[in-house]
Amino acid sequence: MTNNTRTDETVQAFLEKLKDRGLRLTAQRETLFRVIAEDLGNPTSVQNIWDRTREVDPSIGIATIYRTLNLLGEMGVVNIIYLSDGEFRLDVPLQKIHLTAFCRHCGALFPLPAEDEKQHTLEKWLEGTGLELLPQSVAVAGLCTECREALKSPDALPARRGPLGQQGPCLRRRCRRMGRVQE
Amino acid sequence: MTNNTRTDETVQAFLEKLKDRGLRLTAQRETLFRVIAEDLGNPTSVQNIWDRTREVDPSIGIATIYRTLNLLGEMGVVNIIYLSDGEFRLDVPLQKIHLTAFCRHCGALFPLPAEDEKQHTLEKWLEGTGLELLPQSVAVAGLCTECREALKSPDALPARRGPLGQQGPCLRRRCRRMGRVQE
DNA sequence: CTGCGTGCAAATTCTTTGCATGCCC
DNA sequence: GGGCATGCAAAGAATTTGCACGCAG
Repeated sequence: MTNNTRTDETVQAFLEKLKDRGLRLTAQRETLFRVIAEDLGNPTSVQNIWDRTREVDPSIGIATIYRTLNLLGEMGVVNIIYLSDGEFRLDVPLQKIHLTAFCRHCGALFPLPAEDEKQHTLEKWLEGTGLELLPQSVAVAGLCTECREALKSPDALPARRGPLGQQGPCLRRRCRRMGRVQE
Repeated sequence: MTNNTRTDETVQAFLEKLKDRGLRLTAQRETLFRVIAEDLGNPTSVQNIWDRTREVDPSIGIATIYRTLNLLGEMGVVNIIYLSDGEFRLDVPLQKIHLTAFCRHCGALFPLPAEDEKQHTLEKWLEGTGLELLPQSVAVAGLCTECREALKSPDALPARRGPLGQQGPCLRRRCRRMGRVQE
């Protein structure tokens, strides 16, 4: 699982972008990005990523995880889609829209096919605004068949992973000092 | 601005749902929900909501804001769309999709018209999955004309409110103990 | 060499919770 | 009255940052 072509390409692309921006290629960055690249598109969390990273390099600190994740985001190398309960999904923008449906009750993911067509539709929707569609991941919530069944009673309890309760890794704020090219 | 019909209706609907679930109608809950209802769809934050709430009732505690916001989410009365930098947008699900476009660079919002048609499109997209589309707000990122201009140089700095750096109010976790009807 | 990036730990910020009290039903 | 909801303050989580050091360029 550590070495399929797709993963390598993704890691390569990342390293390249680092170089382009005059940033340093460190072992930690490569390790972390490989871990991420191996599990693109699946629900994950900062903890989970950190854990898997430490299996390769036990010395890596959590601060580096946050810093690098922030860096990746700032560089536009990954997109984040928040699921809920502190989990999120990372995607590499392929210059395309990545649309995913998920069940708001059980959290199951349903990747949707034919992304190209959907991209065009979205572009059309944006036409009036002057916006140019960016590569990104869009998540659409639904209720899957099973959960619909389970929720038949009008007053069924809300989902364990409720409509609210979404939370992201909070990769943000004012740390944007690091990793800047010439101002 | 405190008393338009639309707002009142929204507040009413909320109070009703509270009653339906056997929860109590308190002054704080009404105040808070009115504040929210008055500013639906605009970028906001927990702080901002708390501030505006205290203008009406200075004694209200921030814990109540969090508790009530969580409650609203659990009850499905509001949807949250995370923007970035700790801001989010609250929407009342109108049994419809609420689609908004925003500029990832400057954060400007572009509401999209003709929601009905878009809802149908999304429903069609979900067809294979067995999912039933839920009322929700979906945000699509783009680059507005001006920012596109400003970013012409290939190595322009990333947005102040970067692609990452999204963070929500984190209304979540295990407080889901409160406000339950009969188990 | 130079200084960027790292690990570590402390600091911050954000959110939730325990408890005593007040108020809705 | 009885118990849910609140305010307050303290606890807990999650994330960021200061600092000294090591390594990439």
